[in-house]
Amino acid sequence: MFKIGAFSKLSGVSIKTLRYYDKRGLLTPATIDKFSGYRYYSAEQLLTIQRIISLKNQGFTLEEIRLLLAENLTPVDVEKSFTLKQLELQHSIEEAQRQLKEIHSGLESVKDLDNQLSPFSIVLRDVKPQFVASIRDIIPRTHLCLLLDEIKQYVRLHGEDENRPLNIQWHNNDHEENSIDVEVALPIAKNIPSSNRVNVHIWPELKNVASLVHRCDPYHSSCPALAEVAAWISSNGYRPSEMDPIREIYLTADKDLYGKLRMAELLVPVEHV
Amino acid sequence: MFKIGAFSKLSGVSIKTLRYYDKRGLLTPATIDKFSGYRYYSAEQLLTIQRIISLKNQGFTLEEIRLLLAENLTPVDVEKSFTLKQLELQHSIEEAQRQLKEIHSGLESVKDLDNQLSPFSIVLRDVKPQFVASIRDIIPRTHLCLLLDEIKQYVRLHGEDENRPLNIQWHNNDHEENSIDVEVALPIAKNIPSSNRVNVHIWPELKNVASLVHRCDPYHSSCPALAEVAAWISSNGYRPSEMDPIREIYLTADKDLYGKLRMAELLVPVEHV
DNA sequence: TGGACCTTAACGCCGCGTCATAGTCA
DNA sequence: GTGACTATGACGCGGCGTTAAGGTCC
Repeated sequence: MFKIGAFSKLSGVSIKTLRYYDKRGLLTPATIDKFSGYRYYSAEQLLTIQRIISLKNQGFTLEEIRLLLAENLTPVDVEKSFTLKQLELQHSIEEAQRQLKEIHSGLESVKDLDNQLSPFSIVLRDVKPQFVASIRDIIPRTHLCLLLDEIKQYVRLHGEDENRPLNIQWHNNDHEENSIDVEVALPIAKNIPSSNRVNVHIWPELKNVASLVHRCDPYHSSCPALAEVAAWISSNGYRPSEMDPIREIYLTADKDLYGKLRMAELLVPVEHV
Repeated sequence: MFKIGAFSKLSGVSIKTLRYYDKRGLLTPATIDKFSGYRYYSAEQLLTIQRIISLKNQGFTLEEIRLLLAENLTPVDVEKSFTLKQLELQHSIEEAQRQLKEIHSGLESVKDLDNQLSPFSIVLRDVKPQFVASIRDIIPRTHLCLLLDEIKQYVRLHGEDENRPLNIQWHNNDHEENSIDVEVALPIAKNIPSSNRVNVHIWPELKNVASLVHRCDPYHSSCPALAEVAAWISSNGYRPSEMDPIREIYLTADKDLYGKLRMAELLVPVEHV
């Protein structure tokens, strides 16, 4: 029988850890002195502690190990746990590799920063479903402002706040040159009627959307943000989703929009390569 | 300006997290109402929160992010942090891959278990340096027991506990057939004199030793443990170290050793392939 | 006025390391 | 009796989630 210090040296496990394992029910000493409370471990328990260390090295948590040490466990159960843990480890490796990709492209950006580019931060996120009033139309690009005014007016007339974030979705269907297939939408709090122009409905949830918050003029045709996002998407192992349209959200509401830079979020749905 | 709920929806970050970031000094709201304590965030702060999310996705901790958001930071500093984090991530990937290897070989063992093999647990560990009295000699294998008795007697005569774990080191130098180059050692607590046979000295620390606790007869020439350890070593991407000898530690001290199975630890120093 | 929002504060998770204080063994 | 060992207990770490108890806004 070994006192905790000797057992600690033999096993290479710290005293504090041994006491913790006792508390957690992983390795109860063979005997405990009733008077002094001293823990005494048997030589056989070195088998158990080695088993515990081994399972820990295989990535199991203490609770999982506790269950794996139970006696009424069939080899099939153990095999299941191992296979499960294997999958878990593979996922965590993939996750770390994803982080590595992002670090890499981030490192490139930092180097570009020396060359006076702005510090964009692009993240992958989900967008919750939302209740919106929207108008979709194919119009000349220059008429976009009219569409925005139209939806704002409609929402205002039905007693809703017109100053909520304005959403624009760019559908890329085939259409005439210099025209755009665009849907402008405003989130609304309560149900209001649709009209033949305005569709009041729920925008579905978007999963895996590359997002870039930046300053942008909603009436200006092109913005460097899109190119930045495109570069990020490909260098992080994604590609733009063919299914879902690109969305822009204008977060600051000014009376006089035209020609002013506004805080905007550019959303590009993506999928894995 | 957005209240915390609106800012949470826009950014996709939970309210609780935003409050936590405030507390940690990562993102202090643009204004805080003095009376109500309500937090109000500006649209520009969406840039910051996106930056935070991005850095989090790159694997930085909140404290690291806090430092990275400081204003007096040069791009060179940022580049350094990124490179450092890159290395960190690579290490964590390697660690997970090591776990995966161990899981894999563990899975094989579990399957063998169905075929009635015993459940060995092999771990990689370090062995602390220790003060020992030892005898090294080249002897016929059958004379090992004499050597053991000799060292025990010597230690006992010098007032030390002879029942401490007995160590045997198997040197694999060239020597006569059926002979072994072996060093038997007993740990001692205080300095005792050496003799022409007995060497009292410090056994150096061993790093990266494959360890298997098992039952074994010290006088029996071969034990399946060695084969098990050898298999584990190669399937986990190591190889036996040429430099350091194999060591066995006998943990249980019986009066009558011969022919009895004893708790033993087999130590095989390894190095990376 | 009600209900949807907001506030702070406390505890839980994991796997121990690190004190602090006090009892036990050789 | 002295010094090496052992015991219990509390707090800390990171990154929040989860109640709980209570103010604020429209």
